[in-house]
Amino acid sequence: MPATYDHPRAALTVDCAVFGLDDDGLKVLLIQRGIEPFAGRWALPGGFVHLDETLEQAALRELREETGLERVFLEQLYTFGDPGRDPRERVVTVAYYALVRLGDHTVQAATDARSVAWFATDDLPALAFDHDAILAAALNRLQAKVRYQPIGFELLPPKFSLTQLQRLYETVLERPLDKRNFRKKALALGILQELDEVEQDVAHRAARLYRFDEAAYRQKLADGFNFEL
Amino acid sequence: MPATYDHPRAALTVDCAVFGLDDDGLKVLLIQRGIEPFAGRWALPGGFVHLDETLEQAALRELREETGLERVFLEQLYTFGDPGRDPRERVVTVAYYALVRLGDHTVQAATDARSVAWFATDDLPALAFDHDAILAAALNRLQAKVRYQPIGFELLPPKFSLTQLQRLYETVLERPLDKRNFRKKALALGILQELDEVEQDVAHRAARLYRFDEAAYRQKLADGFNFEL
DNA sequence: AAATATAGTGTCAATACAACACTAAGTCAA
DNA sequence: TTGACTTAGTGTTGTATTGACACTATATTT
Repeated sequence: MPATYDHPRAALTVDCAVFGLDDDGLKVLLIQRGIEPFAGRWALPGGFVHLDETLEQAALRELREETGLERVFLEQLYTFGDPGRDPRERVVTVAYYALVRLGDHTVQAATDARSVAWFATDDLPALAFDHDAILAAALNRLQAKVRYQPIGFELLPPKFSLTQLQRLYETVLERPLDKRNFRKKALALGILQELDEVEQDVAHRAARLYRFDEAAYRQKLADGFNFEL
Repeated sequence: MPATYDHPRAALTVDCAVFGLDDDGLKVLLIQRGIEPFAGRWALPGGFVHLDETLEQAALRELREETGLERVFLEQLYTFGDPGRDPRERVVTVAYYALVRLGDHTVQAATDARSVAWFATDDLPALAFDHDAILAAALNRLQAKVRYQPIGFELLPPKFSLTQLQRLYETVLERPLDKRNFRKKALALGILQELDEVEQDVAHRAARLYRFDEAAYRQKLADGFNFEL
C-alpha cells in the first residue's frame, strides 16, 4: 500500500540497548547486520515503528522478533535524529534501554540469518550507525538511575544474596563499595525480603537469599521515600 | 515535491514546554491554535521537523517562528508517540523543555494570527492533543533536574540577588527553604560570582547582586562535583 | 583436622544537615 | 529628623548520615 505525502518524511525506528549481568560484568546484546548499510557490523536490535503500535510496543516487538526476549524491563532513553545518522535517508530513532536477567533467557537469532550475542560493555566492537553514541547514553542513564531507583534488581535472579547485589552495584557504578556499609544501607531501604533459603552448591559458607519486595517498594515510592544507595 | 513510500509513515514533530519565572511564580508559554483539530485551544509551541535539520534545530526554529524566542536553554525531554494522540493521523512528537529569562524577551505572536501568552503552571487551561501530559512531564523533569544541576540560573536575569535565587528554588520545588541554610549552600557551590553591585530602586536595604560563574561551573562539573541544593 | 573461601557483623570519628532569631541598612512618611 | 517599615545578612548547636575499618562464623574440600 503505497503512501504519498506533500513533503518527504523521516523514517521512524526504535533501538534497544539491552543489558545483562554475569560473572564477568555488564553485557549488552547486539545483533549482526545482514544487509547494507553496515552489513556484517554489530548493531543494537531495533527496527521500524508500525503505525498501529506505541513506541514501547514497537521496541518490545523488535526485541522479541530479533532476539527472542520477552517481558523485560524497558524504559525510553532518548531520541536520536541527526540528519546523516543513516546514510540512506533521514531516520529518527527512539532509543530504549532494557534490563534482563541473564539466566532467565537464552537469546536466539531471529528467523533470518543474523546472529545475536552478548558483548562486555567495556570491550565493544565498532557499531553500525550512531549506535555507539546511543549505547554510551544508555550506560550513562543506567549508572545515574541505579543511584536513586532500585532498578538493578531487574538484572539479578529473583532470589539473590547481598553479595550478588553488591557486585551488581559495583559493576554498574564502576567502583568498589564497602561491604558492611553496603549491607546496612541495602537492608535499610526496606525493600528486601529475607528468605529462609541459602545459596546451593557453593564451596564455602552459603549466603542467605533475599527477594526484591515489590509491594514494599511501591508503598515506599508512593510515600516519597528516597532510594539512594 | 510529493514523496511516495511503500508503507505509510508517521509524521514527526517537535513540541516545546517553555518556562519562565516572574513574581507570581512559574509560567509556561502557550500558543492558541488557529486551525483544526483543537482550533482555539491552547497548545505547546511546536511543528514539523524538516528533513535537513536536527531535532534540536527544529525545536529552536519553531520557537523562533511561533514565539519570537531565541537563544534559550533547551533540552530534550521525552518522545510521545501513542497512536491516537493526534486525531488526524499518526504523529510522533519529540518534546523539549526550555528555560528563558522573562525580562530578556517579549514574546510575540507569529506572522499568522495565533496568539501567544504566558500561563501560570498551577492554573492552566485545557490543552490540545496530549500536551497536558507533556507539560506535566516537563514540570517533573525541571523539578528533578534543578536538584542536582544548576539550570535554574537560566530563569533568572544575569545579575540576581540570593533572595531571588532562593525564591526560584522555592517556586520550582514547591516548598519553603531556610534562608541561612540556603545561602550557605548556594555560596558553597562555588559557582556564584559576587559583584560590586546592589539592587536598584527598592524600598528597603538593597541586596548584593551575584552572577552565575559559568567558567567555575564547567571546571567543577569536569571534576565530578555534586551540585545538589 | 586443617586449609580455604566467603558470609556476616559493630564502632567511632568526621561530615553534613536542619532548626532557629536577631541586627544591619536602606526607604518612606509624618 | 526621627520613627516605622521592609528586606538583607549573619552563626551556633544538636542530630543524622557517612565512611573507614578487621575480625569471627560457617560451610566445603582435601
